[in-house]
Amino acid sequence: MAARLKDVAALAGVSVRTVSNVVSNAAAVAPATRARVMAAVEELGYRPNLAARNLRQGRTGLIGVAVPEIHSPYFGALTGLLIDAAQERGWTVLLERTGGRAELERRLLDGSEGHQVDGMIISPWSTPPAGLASLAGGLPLVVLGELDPHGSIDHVALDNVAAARDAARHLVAAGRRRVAAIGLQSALGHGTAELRADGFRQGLAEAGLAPVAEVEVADLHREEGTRALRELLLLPERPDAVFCFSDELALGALRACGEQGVRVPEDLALAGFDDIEDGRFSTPSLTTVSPDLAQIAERAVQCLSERVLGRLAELPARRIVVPHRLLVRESSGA
Amino acid sequence: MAARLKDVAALAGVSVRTVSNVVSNAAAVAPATRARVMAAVEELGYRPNLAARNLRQGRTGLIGVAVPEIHSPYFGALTGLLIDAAQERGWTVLLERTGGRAELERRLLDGSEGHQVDGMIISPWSTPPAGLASLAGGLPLVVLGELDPHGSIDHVALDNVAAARDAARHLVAAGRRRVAAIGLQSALGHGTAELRADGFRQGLAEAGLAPVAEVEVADLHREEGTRALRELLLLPERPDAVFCFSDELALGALRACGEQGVRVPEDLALAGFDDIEDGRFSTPSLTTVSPDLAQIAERAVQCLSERVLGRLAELPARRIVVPHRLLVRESSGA
DNA sequence: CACGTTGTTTGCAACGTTGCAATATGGGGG
DNA sequence: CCCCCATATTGCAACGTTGCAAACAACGTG
Repeated sequence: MAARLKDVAALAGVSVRTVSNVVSNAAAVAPATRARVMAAVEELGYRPNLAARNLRQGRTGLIGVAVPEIHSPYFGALTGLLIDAAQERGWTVLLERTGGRAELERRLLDGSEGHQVDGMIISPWSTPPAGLASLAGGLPLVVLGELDPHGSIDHVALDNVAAARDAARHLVAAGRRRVAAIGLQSALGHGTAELRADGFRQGLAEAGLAPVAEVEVADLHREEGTRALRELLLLPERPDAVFCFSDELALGALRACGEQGVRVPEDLALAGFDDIEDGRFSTPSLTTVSPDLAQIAERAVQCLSERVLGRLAELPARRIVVPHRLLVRESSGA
Repeated sequence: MAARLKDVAALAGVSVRTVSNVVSNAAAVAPATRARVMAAVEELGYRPNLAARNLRQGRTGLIGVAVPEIHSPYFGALTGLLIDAAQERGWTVLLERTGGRAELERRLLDGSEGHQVDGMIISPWSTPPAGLASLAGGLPLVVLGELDPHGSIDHVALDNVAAARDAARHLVAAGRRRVAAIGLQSALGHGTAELRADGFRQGLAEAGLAPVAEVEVADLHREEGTRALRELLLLPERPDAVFCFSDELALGALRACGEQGVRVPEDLALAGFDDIEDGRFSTPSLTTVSPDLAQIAERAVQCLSERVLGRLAELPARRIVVPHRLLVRESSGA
């Protein structure tokens, strides 16, 4: 059915090996021969069989990208950029959704689940960074989203502590004194939420303040933001500012404010984290910490690419910090 | 490095072929032998080499899903569900973003771009349905999102005409008389927008009304919604209701209303299309047409699966219509 | 004119798996 | 007790490609 090297070779009157040299640019081929082969390729509509190529070369050209979910604005944007960055380097991305389940994260890494990939970019949720390296067992791996100070794997992330501190400083500078946070996840016992909480407290402490409340959440989606804000409004002393660890939480909180007649930013200042598109179009628009997602994607793919191609084989783990910016918009009373 | 059938066979003291039979359940194997082989598999951590398997079987186990973009709420949700549905049937999804570019859609279909896949689910943007079949050239294909009445390919979609008619009827029933639409795309000359415009006009015509305005857009995102609504507010006779062909357009429009002091739904009723999550949490929450995305994904994968496995080979193209519901929420003055 | 050199082209084997067909094993019926 | 059949296991070849090393041609040099 589909044309093979053999068919092209027969038509062009050369050996199979020469056709292979032409299509994969492996060795020097005389211009006249090349032209003849290309014509035959064109005529037969030849496409290399990747399964065979992969089998022979021991590489699949696929890299796995494992994220907790792809339908959320944040991960949707991130995976889109990862796909772009990978394509630019000739890789194809195989997207895996972990749903935050530790079991699935494990199975993806140890290879018992999913297709064969040459390497993996993972945004872990349930698995502590320390455990990832051993699980991967030789599979090149790049971890996104949290910085493990002592890890032995490549990491790409922003400085969560500094970013949260910036947000807290901003709320204080805007004259707020009763500041709360939404988004802690002590059940996980590690990871991004911890870091943001630390930074948040530091930012307040610099002004001699302490959080008036810190609300735990089950996930970072809107529902939880709505629920958490309602909870905050029941406090004897209502906060006048809330820092949410994600924009989705903040948008959920904004919804709760609307329901309860709390004016934003007059009665309550809101800040989020992630700079998702919805936050630019909400009313009021959302103050947020904006990570440089494009750079995260770019660096992650580059780093993984080098590992897979074996160049970095012996180098120690890299810890790549990408910049972030605080975008002050209407929700914090610009 | 990685264990192969040969290694497992040596350890278990059986032939390579028997190990293959065990791991792929191809033929009957005596319980005792099976146990011995499984033990060896376990000990060596054997994983089948998919490249080899694919080469031998001529199938990759991959299905391509090509959508214009994955970071938008609508396509993000859809692709997530497609991945689920595929996984359930043992397929792995390879996600491709076309960006709505006809050239890329073409290259994906004719196989010159991307990895090898056994079949493809495509949500076309620039390529008219009629052209898809010839491009695919034998590659099993399922088209999402628009119904081509005369096509020769499998389609899965909702009834766009009926859905838009429902929305228009609802606005009229809510007492609105000056109804406009946002979201036409006459540049494409075909497709979803046309169908929704038809249904919209039908719904108004039933009440003896005609659209007071129909605004063209370049895409279905928020910016365009904002721009389009500003445009509508400049009309001598302002509309009292607007039907947007996507929720993102509607949310952009909502933002414009906030900026201009237009109260929703008091001054202006808004309805959208897609039922994205943001619309549930906006203030006011968004009235919308909710397609049964889970069913779209389920049916699409099922249909493609049958084509790939050759069962439907000779059957004519199927046209699958999935149900939708109109969700009336705050933005249309429930 | 013989010889080394460079540049092109080729044949063979192997990557790890499974389809096919043939061979071993065990059990029941004649 | 022998033969046949069903069940279990095996060997061989092939899927389409590329690494390797050898063969070949053309050319300039001593």
